[in-house]
Amino acid sequence: MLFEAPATEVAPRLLGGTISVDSVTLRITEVEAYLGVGIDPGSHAYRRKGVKNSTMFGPPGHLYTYFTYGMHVCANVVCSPEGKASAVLLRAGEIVEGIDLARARRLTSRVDVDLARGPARLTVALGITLGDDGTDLTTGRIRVELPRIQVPFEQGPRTGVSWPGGEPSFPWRFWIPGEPTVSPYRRAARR
DNA sequence: TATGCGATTGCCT
DNA sequence: GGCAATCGCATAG
Repeated sequence: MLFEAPATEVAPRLLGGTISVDSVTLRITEVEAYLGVGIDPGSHAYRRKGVKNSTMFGPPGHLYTYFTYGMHVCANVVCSPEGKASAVLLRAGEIVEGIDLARARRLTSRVDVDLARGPARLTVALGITLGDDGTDLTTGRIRVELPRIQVPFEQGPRTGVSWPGGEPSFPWRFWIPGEPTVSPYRRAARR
């Protein structure tokens, strides 16, 4: 099955692919990989399966959505064999279909490149909500398509991911070079 | 039961 | 570049 590989392998293959939600389609330009229990302290699945992260432990090829900062929703593609809990966070992309609807949903966005530049902006532009958690991405309303040929990519440390000791974690952020929709890199906020 | 904080964003100086 | 907004959940006591 397509997504039955660790998120670090699936992540670069998603670049240049698309996610469609009803009439809106986005070309994926930036993603991040998160692995599972005991491996990746930056991952929601680093600790045991709980209320918040249970979808990450479910079957691959499904959507994992979570609520953060008391106001934002982010979307992931669940990867790896069931039970291994790895996922790819969809961080940014370019709206290639249904741009009028995306603009209507993202009223604070002044320019089109900002419509889905950032993980929480992306879910708003596509109309993804917490109710879409667990959705199968190969049939139905929400679909993910990989590009026919893998595109060239770059990789570096993940954005906003804190780490014990404060240094950047694994270089598991992947993006398409030169794309204006790629979100700016930020270190984890200091307290 | 109380406390701290996050895979962020948008507005302010 | 700094910081408030806003709340569910994990952790500590």
